[in-house]
Amino acid sequence: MLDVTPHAPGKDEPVPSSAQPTRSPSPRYGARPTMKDVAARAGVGLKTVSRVVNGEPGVTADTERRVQDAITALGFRRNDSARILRKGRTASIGLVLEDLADPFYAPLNRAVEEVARAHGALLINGSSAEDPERERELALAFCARRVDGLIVIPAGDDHRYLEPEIAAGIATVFVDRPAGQMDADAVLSDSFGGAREGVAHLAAHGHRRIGFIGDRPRIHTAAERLRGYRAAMADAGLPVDESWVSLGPTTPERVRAETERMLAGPAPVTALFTGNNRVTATAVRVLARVPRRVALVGFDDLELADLLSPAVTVVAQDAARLGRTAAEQLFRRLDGADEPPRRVVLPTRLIARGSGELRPEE
Amino acid sequence: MLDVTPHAPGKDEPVPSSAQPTRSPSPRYGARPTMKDVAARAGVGLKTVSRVVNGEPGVTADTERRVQDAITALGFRRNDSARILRKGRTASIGLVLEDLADPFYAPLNRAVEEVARAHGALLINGSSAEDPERERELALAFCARRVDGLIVIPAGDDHRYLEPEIAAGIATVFVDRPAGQMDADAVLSDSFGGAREGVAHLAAHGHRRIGFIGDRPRIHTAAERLRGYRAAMADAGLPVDESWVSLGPTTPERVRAETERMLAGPAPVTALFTGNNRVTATAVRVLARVPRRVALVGFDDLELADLLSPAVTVVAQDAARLGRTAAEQLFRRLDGADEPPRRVVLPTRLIARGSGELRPEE
DNA sequence: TCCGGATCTGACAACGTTGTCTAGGCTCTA
DNA sequence: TAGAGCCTAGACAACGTTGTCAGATCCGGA
Repeated sequence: MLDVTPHAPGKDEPVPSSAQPTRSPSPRYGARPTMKDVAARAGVGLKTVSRVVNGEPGVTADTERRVQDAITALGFRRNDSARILRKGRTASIGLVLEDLADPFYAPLNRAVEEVARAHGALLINGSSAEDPERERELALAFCARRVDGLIVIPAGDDHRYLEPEIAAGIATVFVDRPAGQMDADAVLSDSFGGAREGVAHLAAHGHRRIGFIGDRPRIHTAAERLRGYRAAMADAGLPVDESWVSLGPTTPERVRAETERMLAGPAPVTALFTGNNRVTATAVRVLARVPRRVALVGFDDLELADLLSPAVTVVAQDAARLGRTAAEQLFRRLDGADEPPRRVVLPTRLIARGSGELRPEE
Repeated sequence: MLDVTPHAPGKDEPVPSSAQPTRSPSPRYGARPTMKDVAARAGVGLKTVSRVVNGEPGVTADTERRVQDAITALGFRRNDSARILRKGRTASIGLVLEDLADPFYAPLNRAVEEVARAHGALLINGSSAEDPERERELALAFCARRVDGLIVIPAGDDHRYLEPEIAAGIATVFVDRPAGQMDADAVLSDSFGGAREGVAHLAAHGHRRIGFIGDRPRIHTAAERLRGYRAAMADAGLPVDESWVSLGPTTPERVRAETERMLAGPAPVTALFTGNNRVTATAVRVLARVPRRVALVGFDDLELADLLSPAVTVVAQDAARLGRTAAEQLFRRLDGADEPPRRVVLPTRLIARGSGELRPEE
């Protein structure tokens, strides 16, 4: 491990001639130059290099140029780990989400990134895969890296493990679902109201037997949406047969089976309310193969939903706004806002496209 | 800035009673306990705490318990910045992608994350938004954090700025597109072959005037796909009218306008090959409003593409495999593999669903 | 009783950076 | 010409951790 790898560090400086004779001071492979090396090469003090690197004032143009030359010649890049250790602040925030690949969370992720960028912070993120233990691991790993703040889409329902971290100064905002067993900032969509509106929409079109397929009841949004369903049914004076309600994992297999079950029997449901984008996608697939026309309203919008036939009526959340709001709240905290924990609830929007306006066939 | 915030650090240890009387040793807000503090409280040496924290051997059960108690009592968490500084390795990799929110890159992102996790590494990622300058900023920011390795989806076409970093030991793998102006590991999809196959499919169904709408020619995949289009046309003995070819930004506005342009006039195209998922989505929207039946094959699969009518025929890439392959290659490098740069090209798969099998209407 | 060796423990330096403090040279004014 | 004041520059300590090394303790066997 002491490979000699010259590799001329020719850089972008469009300086005229004097192509320095590549007398690389034998930078061992993997051993990066430090400010000390730069200082030695430029014939200046360590601190002067620091000043140049950070654009601090108090360096003459001539000295600065010497330092810059040494920097490019050596291929120096400041070691942010050391900087972070020294300064205490990391200029980075962590985002724990459920699944990086879930199309619903992607715009949220991106929105958080944009806000972070605007504040000069780097984003570190990771997927909990709906596993509380993994959520915890990730969040604590971020804390060990001393992120300045944390945005969490909860997978678990007990977040007291974060209390020491929060007490130690790591600002934390929960998004999409509230924190479990503790009081903290949270930015949510109106799951209850949205589901209620969606189900009411179906009831208004004459449906009396409406099915509900959602995520596991442990998940706050799933429970809230079910509550919205029940409220809408009650509002419409409709009884709920418990065989019309199904909560559980959102795997295609389960959703498919449950959908088919609800459509079978002597008194099948004539309409379906699906609790999130994954459920809706599977339900659409099942319904496409069923001769009967079954009405459908789904929570969360889908790409291309407008192009299906019938086009899918949805209760849309603004995922990007969710992320933006949470990130802004986080940076407000980082800037010292000292208000009590806030809970923001963003409205949902019913987008009628056709599938929710089908009338029951009897 | 010396707020007193007691906040008992009660932890998860399910110890029987003795709810410690919350005598938090007044941890100043924002000032985290260090190993020194833990050592002082446990009455042991600094290094012993380090041993316990890292599970190193050579500590008696009794001493270990004392240290553990102090750790939970103080809410200590190891500062990874300091650890990284000391150890040199960060156990993290960086991923520069085009857009966190693009559904095509989401599975790639997730696959990289899973591989990183399997290797005990953390993933830091960010969106370049197709801006070469931003790609550079991000990649160098990751380097400053001393990631062990870097996976880049190139936005720019000159990556020599990474040479000093690579020389300094940061393993780098490019994915989806090759590096510009330098030789490096790359994992790609067979854009040329895929486009050729897709266009040949259209030609085989009797189309002679086939349009091509793709991304900006600066982007390697866009250029390759266009090359595939031309090859397929030549193979089929079909002339190409340059008005059937359009490369540029993939904004809905431009794609809409170009699609409409190609469908107008005396000799409109009867089939369309779209160069990526965003273009396809917009084209589908436009075609849905056109009375004439226009055949369509798109590069990249779309969620719900199978449910449209006609269902959309696509040339699918395996984005997850792209990510997995790249990440595995990266870790192979990190484990010391010293082969010359490798370029891996993954096959694409034509999925015929209907829209590509429409015959030309005349 | 004493010694060799194994086991446990802690003092100390180092990682690369930044904040503080002081020295030296210069200019400007009285 | 002396003194005050400014500007540039560098020495040094500190951030929190880990690797090295050496000291302390305890065991069994001679």
